Amino acid sequence: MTALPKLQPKRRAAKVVRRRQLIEAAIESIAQRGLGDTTMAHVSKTAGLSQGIVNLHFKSKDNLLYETLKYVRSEYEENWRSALENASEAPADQLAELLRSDYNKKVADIKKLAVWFAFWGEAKSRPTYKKICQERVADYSQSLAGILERLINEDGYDDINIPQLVEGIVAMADGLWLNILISAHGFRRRDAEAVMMQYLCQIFPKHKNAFK
Amino acid sequence: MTALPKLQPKRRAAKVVRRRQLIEAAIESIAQRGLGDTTMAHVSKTAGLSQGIVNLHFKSKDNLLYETLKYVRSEYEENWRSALENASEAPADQLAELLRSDYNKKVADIKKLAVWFAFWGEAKSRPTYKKICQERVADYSQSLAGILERLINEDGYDDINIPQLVEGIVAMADGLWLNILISAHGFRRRDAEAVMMQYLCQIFPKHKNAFK
DNA sequence: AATATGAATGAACGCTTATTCAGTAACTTA
DNA sequence: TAAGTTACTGAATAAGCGTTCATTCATATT
Repeated sequence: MTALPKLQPKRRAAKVVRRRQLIEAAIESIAQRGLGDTTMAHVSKTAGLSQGIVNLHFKSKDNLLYETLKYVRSEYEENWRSALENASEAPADQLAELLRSDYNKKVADIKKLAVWFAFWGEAKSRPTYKKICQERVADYSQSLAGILERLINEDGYDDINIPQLVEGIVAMADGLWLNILISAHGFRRRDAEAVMMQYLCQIFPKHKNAFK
Repeated sequence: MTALPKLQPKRRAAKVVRRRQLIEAAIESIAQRGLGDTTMAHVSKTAGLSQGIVNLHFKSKDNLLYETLKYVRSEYEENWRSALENASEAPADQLAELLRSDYNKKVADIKKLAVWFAFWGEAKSRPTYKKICQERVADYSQSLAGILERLINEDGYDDINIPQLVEGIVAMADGLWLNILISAHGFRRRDAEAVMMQYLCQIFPKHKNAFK
C-alpha cells in the first residue's frame, strides 16, 4: 500500500546519488591532497566505495574532474542568482547582495575555493576547464554590469567606466578568495566581505548605508 | 696567455647555469602542459638535456618545482623593488609605480602567471608552497602599507582603513592576473593596468594625474 | 520461489613515470 | 700526454596509477 521507493539503500543507490557522492569525494580529495595527488583510489575510498566505482559512473578520471568543476560552477551560479532574487529592486541593494553572496558559507567554503584554484591552475593548458571558468565570469559579469548601469544612471554618478569597474570588482572578488585560501593571518569570509564593501562605499559614497 | 675562462661551453656548464636552464624549462612545461602533466622527461627534453639531469642538479622533481616557485617569487620581488627605486619620493608616484610593476612584461608574462596559479592551486595542501606564496604577499603588502600611510597622512584623506585598503589592492592585483590568464576576450597587461589605475583614481581623486 | 537485472566489487593488467647508476665524454691538472 | 675530476647520459628498475572485467550480491519482476 504505502509506497516506499527508497528506504535504507544499503548497497544500491540511484545513479544521481552516487554521482553526487563521488563528486563530493573528489572535492574533498582536491582540498586535502591537491589535484595532483588526487587518485581514483583515494576518491573511491573517501566515498566509502570500491576501486572501479568512478569508472562505472563517470567512465574516466578526467571526466569525473570535469564534472566536478561543472558542479562547483553551477552551485556558484545558483548561489548568486538566488541572492539576487532575495534582494530589493534598488540597484544598490542588488549590488550589495550579489557581492556578499561570494562570501557565503556555501561557495566561499575553503574546500570549494581549493577546487577553483586547482582548476584555474590547469585552465591555461586545458581548454575544457578554461571554458567553464570563462563562462562563470561571463554570466556573473553580465549581471553585475546591468546592476551597475542602473545604479549609475538612476543615481547620478559621473566619470565611471562601467566595463572597467566590472573587471575591477570581479578581480577583487577572486583575489579575496585567494587571500582566504592561503593567508597566514587567518583572513576569513567576513574579512573579505568587509574589504569588498569598503570598496563599494568608496565608489558609491551616496549609498554607503546599502553596504553597511 | 689570454685567459678565456668559458668560451663555447658545449657540453659542460656551471651548476648555476644548468639550474637556471632547468628551472626555465620547468616554467615552460608548466605553462604548456600544466603542473599535473609536467614530467621529468618533458622538462629535460625542453632543456635539450638527458633524462637524469634534473635528479643530478635538483635531487628530485619535488625539489625542482619548489626551486621554480622560489625563482619566480624572487624575480617578482626584484621587479617591484626596482620599480620603487626608479620612482620619485612622492607617495602617489611610488604607489603608481609599485602597482604598475605588477603588469610588467617580465612578471605578468603569461608563463609566469601560469606558474603562480599552478602553485596556488596546490598551496592549500602543500605547506612549503604555501609559505612562499604567503611571503610574497607579506613583503609586498608591507611596502604598500607604508606608501599608503604616507600618502594618506601627507595629503589629507579621511575615512580610509589602511589594512583593508591594502587587502583590497592586493586582491585586485591578483584577480587581474587571473583575468589575463584565462579571459576569453583577450584581456591584456595594459587592460589590467588601466583597471588598477582607475581604482586608485577613485580612492585618491586628488592625485588623478599620478595615475595617468 | 525462481529468474532477471544491473549496481558494486576488487584483483589483475599494462602503462606511465621518477629515480638510479654504471658508463662515457669533456675538461683540468701534473 | 697521461691521470684525475666532474658533468652528463640513457637504459634499467621499481613503484604508482587508471582502467578493465569476471564475479558477487541486492533488488525487481514473474
